[in-house]
Amino acid sequence: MPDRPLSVTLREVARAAGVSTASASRALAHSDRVSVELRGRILAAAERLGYAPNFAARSLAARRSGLIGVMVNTLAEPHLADTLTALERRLAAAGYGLVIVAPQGASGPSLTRALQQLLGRGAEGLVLADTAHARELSPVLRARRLPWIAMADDALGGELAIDGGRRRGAELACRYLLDLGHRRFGVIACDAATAAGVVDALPGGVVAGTAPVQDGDAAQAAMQRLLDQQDRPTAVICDRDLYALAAVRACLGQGVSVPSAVSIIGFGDADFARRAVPALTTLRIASAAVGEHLAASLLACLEHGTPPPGFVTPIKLVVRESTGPAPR
Amino acid sequence: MPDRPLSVTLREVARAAGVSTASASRALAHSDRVSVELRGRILAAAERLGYAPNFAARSLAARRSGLIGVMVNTLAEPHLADTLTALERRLAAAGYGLVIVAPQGASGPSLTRALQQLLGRGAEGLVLADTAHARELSPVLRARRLPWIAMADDALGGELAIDGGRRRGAELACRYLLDLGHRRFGVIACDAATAAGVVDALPGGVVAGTAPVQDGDAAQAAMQRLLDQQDRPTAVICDRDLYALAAVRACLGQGVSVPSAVSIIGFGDADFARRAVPALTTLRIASAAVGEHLAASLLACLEHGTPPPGFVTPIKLVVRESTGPAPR
DNA sequence: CTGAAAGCGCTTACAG
DNA sequence: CTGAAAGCGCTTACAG
Repeated sequence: MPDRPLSVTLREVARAAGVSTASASRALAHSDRVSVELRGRILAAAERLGYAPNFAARSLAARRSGLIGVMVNTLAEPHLADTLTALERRLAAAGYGLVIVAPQGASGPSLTRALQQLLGRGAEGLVLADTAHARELSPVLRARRLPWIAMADDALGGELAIDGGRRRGAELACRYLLDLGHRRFGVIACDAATAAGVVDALPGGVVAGTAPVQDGDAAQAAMQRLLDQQDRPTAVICDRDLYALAAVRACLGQGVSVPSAVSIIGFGDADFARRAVPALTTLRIASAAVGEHLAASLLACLEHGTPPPGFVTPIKLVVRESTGPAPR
Repeated sequence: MPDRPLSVTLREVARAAGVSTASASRALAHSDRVSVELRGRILAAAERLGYAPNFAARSLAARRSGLIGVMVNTLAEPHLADTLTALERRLAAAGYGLVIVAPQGASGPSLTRALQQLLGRGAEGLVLADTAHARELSPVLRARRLPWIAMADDALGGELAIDGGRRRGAELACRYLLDLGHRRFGVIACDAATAAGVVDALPGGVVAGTAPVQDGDAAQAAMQRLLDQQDRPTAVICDRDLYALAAVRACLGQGVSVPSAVSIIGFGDADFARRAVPALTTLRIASAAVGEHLAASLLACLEHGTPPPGFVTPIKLVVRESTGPAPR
């Protein structure tokens, strides 16, 4: 380890410019509260010395961290990457950084530790990507008066919430398929709530079967079961493109053609959706727009304390090759 | 804003336990440098008051942040999510947090600002996911004596580096295809260097064409061109599963069957690879293992100052339906 | 083993 | 507009 400090401090900049650290600090933060002349000298000195502020010191003194906390279940969730990239960029432009934690499971010590990390780092706002986390933490967050947004379909009792678009997506998909003449539907979804959301969007009595499913294998098996039913569905709605792909594979494996015998629709417009054979009809979400909205909402809360205007996840149906008219 | 502080400080814990803040601090950090009796009182008080340490203050006083910086080009890179999730978990268990930045582009003000963020937050070690970033920053990182790892194929002049496995993957793929009798190869890769790596793994004169490609559309077009050649390849190696899928689609669109006329091999074993029709033969990387290795390496450097033992990315060939014997 | 004290690098009332 | 000073919440030599 070298003896001299690796980084230049404000004090050194101030000395080089022949001013107090107070002025140096002001020149850097509020350029208008210092004369142009001083400011010039200070900025030049900072530049020349390669000054980089120490955020920990700044946090401590200013009582704000400039950090937004993000809690995810896993970063591997489809679309999360795009959303977070957009969030990070928008926040960085406003001078905020991102701390990300990924607790294992929706409760227990790992969750607690993750929250401690975020709180201990002084996060000024939180983004909760996982509904279960949001549900678990909402009381303590409320008590702390910390602005937070859950990326979830339901509003979790009035907090900022961003709707994932699944419900509206379900409506779009159902309307489209009904128009094509389909009357027997299957639903393959991650959880029962989502499946129920789809069922709600359908006229009574038209559902052939629903299957909550956790991975591609389960989705494929679920499709298999749907095909074995006597009153087999002619259209299957999946809440992930991966499940739709698995469903297609199950059909083709049985010699059931897609879309002439069964129409299949996915969710998300993942990168592979348009390149699959048949290319997947799916619901596309503007993930980057979601990230930007998250950022804008949080910033609005932090700066004016006002909750942001409502946001409706941009979503649209992309019709490709995996859907068609109902067989007669 | 409520007047009373939202969070409990060490001083309050110390007072509640009837000890000095020095002892309280020691009880929390080095449990062995304080008597069992005091420790009991202090821990109980901390628990009772719901004490959560202020990391900014801790950073400042201890001159270490407990933070590892991660710089990515985009979080949407395949496998990065799994790698980072594993990295985060392993690091969290060791008491370290993660700061992530995503500068736009490989140089310029955005890169500078991103680095400032990481440095300013006191990152004790860095993970650079993007080769271009690593190349650009390596001099300044070296000067700062900051431990860092690049997730790149080349070692960038001796720093810690983790090989992405592409080169070894290329060898595995080539050997397999050569054994199947293929003699004319196509290569569809993100950049010329990767393509060259594949070509190196092939005996001279067996390459029909290579195409550097940036997205799925380009991959599909590249496959198209390969098919139009008079001496069309019988095997195509792609450096992403998405490109392989696009290549398959191009073939099927021309009535060229896969794998009987053309074998296609991907890279990464993305979630969709096994569900595509035909299911993709591909090279699988253990992304979580990579994340764990990154964490272990950095921790080793931080704790003992010793560079970690070499690491070879676990990679293996997964044979599925998109490859077969060369047509005669 | 324990505590009083100094100090980490900043920001921000408070005077002038 | 500018500066001297206090203080943010911790950790860590330094004495005892």
